[in-house]
Amino acid sequence: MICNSYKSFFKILADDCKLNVINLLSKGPLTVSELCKKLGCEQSRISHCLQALKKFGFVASQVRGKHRIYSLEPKIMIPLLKLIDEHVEKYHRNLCNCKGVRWREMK
Amino acid sequence: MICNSYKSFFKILADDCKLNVINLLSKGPLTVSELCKKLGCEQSRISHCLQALKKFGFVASQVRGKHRIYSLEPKIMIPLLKLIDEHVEKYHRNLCNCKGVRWREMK
DNA sequence: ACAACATATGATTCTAGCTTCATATGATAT
DNA sequence: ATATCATATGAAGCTAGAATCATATGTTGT
Repeated sequence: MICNSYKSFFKILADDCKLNVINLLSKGPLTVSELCKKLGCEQSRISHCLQALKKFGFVASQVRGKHRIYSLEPKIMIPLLKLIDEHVEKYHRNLCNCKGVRWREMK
Repeated sequence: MICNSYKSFFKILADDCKLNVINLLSKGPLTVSELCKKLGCEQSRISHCLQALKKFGFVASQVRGKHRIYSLEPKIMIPLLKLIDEHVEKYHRNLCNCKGVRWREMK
């Protein structure tokens, strides 16, 4: 455990919008505008999220024409999501302190 | 990915105090007052952190006399910390956006 | 070169949740 | 039973960082 790298690691991911982006990218690469459309939210918001996720190595991007295609970094994200899924299954009741809010429904 | 369990998962852990607690507990079980002394901070603060960590299954507790001994839940914490260590090693520069702040030095 | 589309970045406002203070609960010993 | 130590809980204020708005940069086609 070094410095506050750990805090940054978790802080970046503790966010509805970034997690929604990750959820979508887990099914395959997408451009910024595709993410906007699918999540029904502003382009700048998505871009801010993507910049953070990229800076900290959770996603990668690649230019294709005037689009920029984003994808998950599988090395970290696949085992991480698997680990959390297992934990969440056990502590769902507690972890899911959502008041009627469901996955993908951001406010 | 279900509901906002994921967000809760990360949000809980994205905190200096809780991470310091986890860091200490990773070396062995401790009581609340021992944690307070080692981290040089208030009892209520530590207790609040411990309650959250416990609720979400990151630590367990056991009564011993008038003390309460806390320990990490190894099933989730050991692989989680290992995974992050590997990632942090790679993205340390970015993740560690600390301005002179070092591990265990909370403000 | 310019227009149109796609994405990134800066700055400000706003809000979730951490810290703190005060108090409650629980356990032991005398 | 009461005093003391150990821990938990409630409520309120404060602060980091997300959302938003405005604008800049980048790319392609004509």
